[in-house]
Amino acid sequence: MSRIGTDEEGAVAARPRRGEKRALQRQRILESARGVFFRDGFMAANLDEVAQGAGVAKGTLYRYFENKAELYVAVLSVNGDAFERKMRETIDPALAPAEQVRRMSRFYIEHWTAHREYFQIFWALENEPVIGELPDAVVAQVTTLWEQCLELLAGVLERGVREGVFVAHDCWEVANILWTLGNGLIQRESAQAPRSLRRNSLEQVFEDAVELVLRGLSPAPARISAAS
Amino acid sequence: MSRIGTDEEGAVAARPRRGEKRALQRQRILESARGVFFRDGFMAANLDEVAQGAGVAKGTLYRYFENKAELYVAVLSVNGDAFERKMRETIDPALAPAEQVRRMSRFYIEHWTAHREYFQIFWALENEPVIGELPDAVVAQVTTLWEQCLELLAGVLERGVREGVFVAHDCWEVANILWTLGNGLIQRESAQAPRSLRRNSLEQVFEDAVELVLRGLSPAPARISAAS
Amino acid sequence: MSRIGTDEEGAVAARPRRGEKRALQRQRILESARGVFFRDGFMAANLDEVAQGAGVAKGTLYRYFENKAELYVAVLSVNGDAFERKMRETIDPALAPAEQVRRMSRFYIEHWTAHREYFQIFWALENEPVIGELPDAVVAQVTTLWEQCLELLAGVLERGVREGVFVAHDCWEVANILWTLGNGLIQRESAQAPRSLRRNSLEQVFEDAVELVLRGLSPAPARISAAS
Amino acid sequence: MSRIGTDEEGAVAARPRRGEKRALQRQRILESARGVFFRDGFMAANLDEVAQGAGVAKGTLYRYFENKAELYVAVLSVNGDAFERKMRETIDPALAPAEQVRRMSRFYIEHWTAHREYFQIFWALENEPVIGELPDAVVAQVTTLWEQCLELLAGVLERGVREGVFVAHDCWEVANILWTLGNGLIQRESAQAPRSLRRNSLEQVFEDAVELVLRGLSPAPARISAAS
DNA sequence: TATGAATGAGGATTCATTCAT
DNA sequence: TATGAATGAATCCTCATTCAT
Repeated sequence: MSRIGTDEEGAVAARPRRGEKRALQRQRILESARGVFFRDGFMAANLDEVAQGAGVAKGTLYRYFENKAELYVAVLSVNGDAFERKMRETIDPALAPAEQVRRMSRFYIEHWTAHREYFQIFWALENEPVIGELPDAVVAQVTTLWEQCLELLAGVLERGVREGVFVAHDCWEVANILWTLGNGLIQRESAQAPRSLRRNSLEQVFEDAVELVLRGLSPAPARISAAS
Repeated sequence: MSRIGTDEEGAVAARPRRGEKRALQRQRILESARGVFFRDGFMAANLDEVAQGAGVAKGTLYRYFENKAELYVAVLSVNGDAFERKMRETIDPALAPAEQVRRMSRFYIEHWTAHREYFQIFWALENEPVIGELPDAVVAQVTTLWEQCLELLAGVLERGVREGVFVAHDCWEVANILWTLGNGLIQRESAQAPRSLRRNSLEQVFEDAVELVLRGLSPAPARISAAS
Repeated sequence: MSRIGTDEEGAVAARPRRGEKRALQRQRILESARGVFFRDGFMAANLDEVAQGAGVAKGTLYRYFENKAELYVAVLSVNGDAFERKMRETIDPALAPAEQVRRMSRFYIEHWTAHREYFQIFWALENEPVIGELPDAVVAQVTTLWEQCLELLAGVLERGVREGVFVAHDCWEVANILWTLGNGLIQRESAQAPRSLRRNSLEQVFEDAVELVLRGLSPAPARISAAS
Repeated sequence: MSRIGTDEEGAVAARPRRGEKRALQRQRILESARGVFFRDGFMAANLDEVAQGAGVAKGTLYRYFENKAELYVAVLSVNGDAFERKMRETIDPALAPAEQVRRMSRFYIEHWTAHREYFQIFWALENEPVIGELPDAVVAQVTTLWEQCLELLAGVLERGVREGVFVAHDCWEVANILWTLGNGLIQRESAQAPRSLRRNSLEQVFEDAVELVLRGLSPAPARISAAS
């Protein structure tokens, strides 16, 4: 504030503008909330703790988010868009469809490893009864994200069918099956289910599952399994 | 209970024994609790409502169960045990392993259709992040049920491998995959996810998914698909 | 409790029955609430204080009343019925209508003097915007009470008109006017309006007001004023 | 404000003076505040809404008024002063006292019809038990307004007594009675009391009430009623 | 044994007011 | 002077659990 003369482009980092500051604080709150929500669950999460963790007063939370549910939703929403974009980039048109599917599944796992908490968004719809009615906008958003991902996967499968490397199937349905599979495995991992239920590593199970399905899709799986 | 030495078979019809009366009430409480717990989740469930539904006073609950968590565990136990037993009965040793898998999956769907609420038990663990930490006893209970079911399925698969109708696999893992798949599909249906995400009927998708995996397991799936 | 043998009719006072105890506690809460509500107003009233004043825990309040508004309403409702009955008893058919009106007005004042707080019920409807929507049942109850009182007064006036001691008027309307007058004066007194606005005693003003109106109703008021 | 020495008369049209601008903003705030205060009452009124309605930031309110109470006082002052002034103008010295009273009552009704909200000021004191303690300054303000209006009415009545068209009375008291009557009727109308309690129109009741009282004041009312 | 009244800690939310920019 | 972000005290209400009867 005192070094007014330097307040030029170069000084942006030194003195953030109004909007930036607000965005930063919002970020701080979201981060704190993420930690608390993902540790304690929606219902048991305590906004006092969220505020404390973010270094703001309790009332401040309500300047950024209408209420607990909105905050939760905001936490879930972060990065949803980024995810879909990145997954799309994963698909290299030069690769064989089966390989594309493998890539997507690997990306899914890796992304989850790096951003575990964010994935709860995919289960938001399933958990709606617990969170309470989600705002329509959120339902729409999550649904859209999910659809986009399924569409992406279905597209790959369709290409495989067209090229004759997969036997004919309802590709949207198969995409759903694969997606459900991946989601289910990750959700279980995410929830830290007892180890006795997760004897193999997530990566291992996921890969095997994909191979199993790919083999089921293959016109002459015997050869594939011979190759592997 | 100790005082009445004559309280034997003969008196059953006329006046139920002490123990029976007590067992009956316990049953009533469990039934009421099941409805409430499965509708609202563990944390949001309200014992007032449970008591009312069972037609007893709130204090009475505590004569049958230590506390809320114990009651939840008991609910899960009852349903889980029954489920596992029935599923076990589903397996006709005379059938081919692939058919056994189909039977189990069909039973799973049917049972869910008839007793939707019961199934929340399978998601109790996955939902933990949302509903909050579950009591240890609950986790143990649910884990055991899962293990039993997985073991059952894995057993069938292993027999298939031994008999050469399935290619070699980590059967426990494959059981997990199948189970995850079924669970995930049902959970989504259960949560009334937007219809745009559920274009085909649950039964259809489930059956196709199982066939897909079976085909992946088959040494020469082409023939299977030819046969079907 | 120890003197069980004496627990007969005569001992009722010594050991109140279940219901009596409950009623007693309800009474205690209502009394405490009345004090707080009438001192601080509905909005500023603090339920903590009400609980403390009643010697019960905060949560206990909610076992007797749904919420703050219900409690307020209950406070207002007490004795409404008793009031109407007593006012009816005031009317001695042997008296002249003018005297009956005077008696009623005197009763109104006296009753208010003795049970000041209870009278807020007559203003509950006017204050609805502040209290928030009153339950329908309460609106109905207050309306009924008011109607009964007006009907009573209108009846007296009608008799006066029939007997020729009052000039013809819409008696219900005149009853309303008298009632509004009395209510307004008492409300102002009740609210402890600044003394500079209440130079004469309530009794004085009330009596003069009634005489003024009676004179207005009289076919030959000059004589009345001569008599007085 | 100090820098602009040329800020004189000449610049008025082109650019309002500093002071005018400030006065204008004050006005805007007062208007917004009036709406909110009169709709929700002092305690429930929300300064956020006031600021928004005035198109200023919340903090700005505090540059014009010390605090919520001061703002409320200011609102009451503005309206009260205007009302009292207009009512004073209503009194045409050439008219007979009875007619003056009728004019005032008519003005009262009309003014209420046109500016319903303004009138809450007259009930501020009576509502105190419900809305909670009012700041001293507010009480003083409202009291003064009442006194002025009563004084006005009492003056008219006194002239009537002096001129012999009204029988001797404590004129201040009679003014109070009339005022209470009018206020009470309007308050009930204002609060939308159930229609069963308001069978005749406000105007009708009000007029009849005034005539009733005037007849009561008249030395030989019989003649008046004969004339009407 | 059954009851249900009582408890009281706990948590979400509101809003007048302050103050750095 | 105007802003609006931040504050944090205040308060209503919930509900698992206890315990006297």
